Amino acid sequence: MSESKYRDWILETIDSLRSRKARPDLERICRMVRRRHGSDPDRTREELEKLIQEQTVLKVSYKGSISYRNAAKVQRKSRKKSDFTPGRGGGSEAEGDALTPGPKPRLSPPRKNKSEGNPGVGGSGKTSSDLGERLIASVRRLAEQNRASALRGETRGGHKPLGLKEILGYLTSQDGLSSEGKLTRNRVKVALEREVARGRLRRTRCGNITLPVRGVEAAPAPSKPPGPANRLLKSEAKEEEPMETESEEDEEEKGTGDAEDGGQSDTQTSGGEEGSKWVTCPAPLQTLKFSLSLSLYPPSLSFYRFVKSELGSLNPVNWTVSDVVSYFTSAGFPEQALAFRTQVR
DNA sequence: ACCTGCGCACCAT
DNA sequence: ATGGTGCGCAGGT
Repeated sequence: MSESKYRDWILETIDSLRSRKARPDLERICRMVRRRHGSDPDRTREELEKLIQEQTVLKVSYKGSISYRNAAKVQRKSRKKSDFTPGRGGGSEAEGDALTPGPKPRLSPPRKNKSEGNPGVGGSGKTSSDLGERLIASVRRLAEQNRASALRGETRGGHKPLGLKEILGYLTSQDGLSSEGKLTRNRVKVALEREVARGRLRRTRCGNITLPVRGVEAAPAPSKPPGPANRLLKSEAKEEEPMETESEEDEEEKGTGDAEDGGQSDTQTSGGEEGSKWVTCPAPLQTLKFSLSLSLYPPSLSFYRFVKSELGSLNPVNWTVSDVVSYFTSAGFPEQALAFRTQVR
């Protein structure tokens, strides 16, 4: 109970700081919550941490410092602020990508991680291969966190598009300062590409990053990063698009740390999916386009733009309905995915 | 001292 | 080009 109270206070505070054009950082949030509600900063910090875990609040690295975002208002691309919902239950799904990380996640990884405690010196450099390793570790961690939050059933469909942005943010906030060899978007991007090419990481059709499917790491070579279009037949679609459908990836560190959410875990798959069997029915471009107009029930400009831009580089002619559904879902448009599936059926 | 508003340079898309 | 972000500073309490 007190929890929701804190959630409101913190969210309110973040919004307030934002509208004031002040960075919503830990210090300001704690101060404002204390001034307005008399809460102890430590308690506020604690509650904020919980909010981050459940992705109600996003911890991000922006322009070199940590900021906290109201997840309900973050827009991945150019989501217009479709009305905001006074209460939470309300309509807008608002959710999308998230960055969850934190210098010190509650989880206690079997591995050591950077001594985030004192980065100041540290010294020398990190080799590029090291970055690759960290990249993989980050993806694993983020995937884990995403699943954990999905279990909570926060929002029906808590998915997690893991993209360069999320990974970069995670890395940055993790080692924070690291000397000047600072992690630049480009640097990470390059390392990411390299790992994808090596098969140590995997890129989904829509550009999200996931761990490679178990046992396939040394992918023959068929998986080429750039052209996801064709080559997608239901026959070999079995392991396509794991999204948050989970069921593989980590195995060792699963129950190790984080006692928190060991609890109930009814449907891990989260609403968006169901036992989708790869339908044989192809979803040609025409169908796709036609469906778009119907899929936009809440007329969503962002979705329209998204599809329009994607259509330019993709060729969904051979996609199955499931492909499209997975694609939309993982891209952050679960509703449209559902609508699409319903119609095409 | 602390809070609020905001112009404008930044940055990602 | 567009739109979110927040530094730095002015002004209010």
